[in-house]
Amino acid sequence: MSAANIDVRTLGTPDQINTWMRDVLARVEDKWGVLILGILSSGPLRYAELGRQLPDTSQRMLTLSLRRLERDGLVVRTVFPSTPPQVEYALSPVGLSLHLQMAQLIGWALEHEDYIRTHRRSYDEARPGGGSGGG
Amino acid sequence: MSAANIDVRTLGTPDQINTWMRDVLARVEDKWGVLILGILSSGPLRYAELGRQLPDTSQRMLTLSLRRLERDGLVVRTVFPSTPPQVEYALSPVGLSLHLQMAQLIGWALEHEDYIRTHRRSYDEARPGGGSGGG
DNA sequence: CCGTATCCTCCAGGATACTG
DNA sequence: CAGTATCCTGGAGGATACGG
Repeated sequence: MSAANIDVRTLGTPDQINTWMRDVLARVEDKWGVLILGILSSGPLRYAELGRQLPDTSQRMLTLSLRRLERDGLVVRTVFPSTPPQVEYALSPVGLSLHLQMAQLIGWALEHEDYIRTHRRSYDEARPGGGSGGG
Repeated sequence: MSAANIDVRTLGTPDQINTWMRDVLARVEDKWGVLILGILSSGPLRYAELGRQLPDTSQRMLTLSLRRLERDGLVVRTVFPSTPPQVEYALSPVGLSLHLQMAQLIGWALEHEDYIRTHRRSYDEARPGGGSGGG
């Protein structure tokens, strides 16, 4: 599909979008989701190694994020009944396709980083006191 | 741009992504951002009309979202010094390009809605008590 | 090694009331 | 009409401790 000229509103009512799509995005945007997809995109990893690559994650959040991604079928969890126990996380094909979409969005963000930073600065300069906020 | 085979980690350190990109996405994902971009994508609107198309928004949030989008140069605010005052919001070219990206993401979400719903259901059925959550 | 349980903090965002 | 100002709540997510 040539999604280039999609109008959001042809995709459903605002409410449908604000429900379903935010629901989907929330999963990937639950602070660690995008990162997990990104890291897994170059190959399966075990729990601890994943944790090592996401140094600021609490185990709680890592597990939670992983469970959600697994529940949605974006990530596949495989347990190898060895000693000590070994668990591997991998992207599913659909998970990979989402990662590809996200990569485009990240690409957009990076392409326009300068524009946005510059615009923010001039906006802030024009309004005393209204500053702070962005990075 | 062939962003199709971008690896997230070639785009910067995880931290950079987790800082800047989430910063950008937050703006569009601050609950009403995507919707605002979507609605404005078919033409400029005035404040009240925008509010009417986003029935569940508080004025506070509408204003806040609009200000952020404006600050980043994604939305252009034009004041017509008439009586009563008239303010028009429109997408900037960069805002439009972000909307196009988001539209692709929405397209993805809609394409895979069935897959995800199904997967969730079977996941939940396999785990008593772990249910609820999704739509 | 691979998680789960519990407690606590912080702030996005809603309700409501007011103004130029 | 086009916002501001203020108060308040829910829940995402961090810290920490424990279990299989």
